[in-house]
Amino acid sequence: MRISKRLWLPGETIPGEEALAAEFGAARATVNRALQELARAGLVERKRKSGTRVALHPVREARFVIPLVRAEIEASGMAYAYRRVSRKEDAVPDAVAARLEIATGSRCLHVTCLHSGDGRPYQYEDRWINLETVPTAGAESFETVSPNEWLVSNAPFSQARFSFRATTTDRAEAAILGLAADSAVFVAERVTWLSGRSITFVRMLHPPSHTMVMDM
Amino acid sequence: MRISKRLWLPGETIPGEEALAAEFGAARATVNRALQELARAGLVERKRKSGTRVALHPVREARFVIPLVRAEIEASGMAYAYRRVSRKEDAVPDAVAARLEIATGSRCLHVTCLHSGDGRPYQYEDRWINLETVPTAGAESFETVSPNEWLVSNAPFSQARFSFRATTTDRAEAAILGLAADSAVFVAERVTWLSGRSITFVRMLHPPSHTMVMDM
DNA sequence: CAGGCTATTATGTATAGACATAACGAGTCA
DNA sequence: TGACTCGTTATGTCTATACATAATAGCCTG
Repeated sequence: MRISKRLWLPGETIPGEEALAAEFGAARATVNRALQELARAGLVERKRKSGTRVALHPVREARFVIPLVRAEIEASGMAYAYRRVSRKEDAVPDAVAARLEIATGSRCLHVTCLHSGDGRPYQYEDRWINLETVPTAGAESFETVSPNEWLVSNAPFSQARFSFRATTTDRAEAAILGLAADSAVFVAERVTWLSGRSITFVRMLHPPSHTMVMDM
Repeated sequence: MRISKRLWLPGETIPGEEALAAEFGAARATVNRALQELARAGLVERKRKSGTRVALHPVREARFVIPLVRAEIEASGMAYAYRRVSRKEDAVPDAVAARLEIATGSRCLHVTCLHSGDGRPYQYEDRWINLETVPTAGAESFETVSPNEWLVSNAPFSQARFSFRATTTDRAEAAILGLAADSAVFVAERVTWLSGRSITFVRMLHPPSHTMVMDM
């Protein structure tokens, strides 16, 4: 429970559960749980029969929570403001259809909006909602409740794919975010699924001052 | 093990471990493990005495592994190439000293290098290594082995802080990455620690074509 | 009735024993 | 020699039981 970062060398096989249990005067099940925790944390690798060995390349994993924009803004002490920019039922363009894995031109709801902190644009949200999976979204105006919040309460998901990158704004997006055209923006995209059916695709733009932080 | 996304409503309290154990004909310990897994996945919240309830806002967590640049490039089928740009023992500037939480002007090793895939710049690495924590790094030239790889094998860490953002390149960085000045770049920064002592601070720049993907 | 103490209750964690499963290694047979 | 089989071994997972701990509910007293 508190070894393995001192004496054992990477790649080295450590004693079996039975031996460790005897050494610590604990039950094998307890040692098992402890070792499994170390395995989850990436410190050791376990294989049946071969035994447990200290990981060569500690493949550490970080966890990060799905952000709720409003909470993110309020957590940093700013006053949250929300403004819907547009809302329109529309046929999806090819690029979005590909992400949602639906036919081009399927019935979708397209909502764009702006989240601000202390009056300054914080995130521009450009979202497509698959009305075949979430038909009730069609009745929402999203004038005061952001799609982000509505969806976390109304459309649970089982899988998600995030992607992050840097890009330059086009003129329209720059105007909404209050930036000069061709500014560098941080783009986060997310597609969510519920048991194989796509729910929503969202593209979130942040001004260059924005930093996403993760601890582990 | 396969309930809770159908019948139980968010916020609702579900039967206790004892009852579930009886229902499934399993031991309480087994039900406990299952419920703890659900709690880790964020689907339910548990509190002593109060019982287990379905989470209001399923605070899902994504895991992402610490990337090894070489593996990342090779995994996408490209040929990996490494080039050291500079190496110099130097006093740390204020901004870096703050990140590493050491005194300004402490003895550090500053290494910059470029990772390429199929001949195209993939990541520019600008790294400071704390020689007080990792003195053996001072003997490394990093001409053929990247600091990234050397450190994962030689300096395990217990904590890390990542940050990601978009910015525009300065002239020197743009030149190394083969971009026009003022291009938008994706910046990932990372500080790692071992039991309260900072190990290294690295700033990684990616050209705008780069996308970081995470699944959950 | 308020404040504090205690009993109850559900989860947290441990033990010991049993069987399942995967993987390696040795021995067997064509 | 090579492929196959089978036994050994270490981990994976479960059962059953016991005790620890935290939090609530209710009682008891001043």
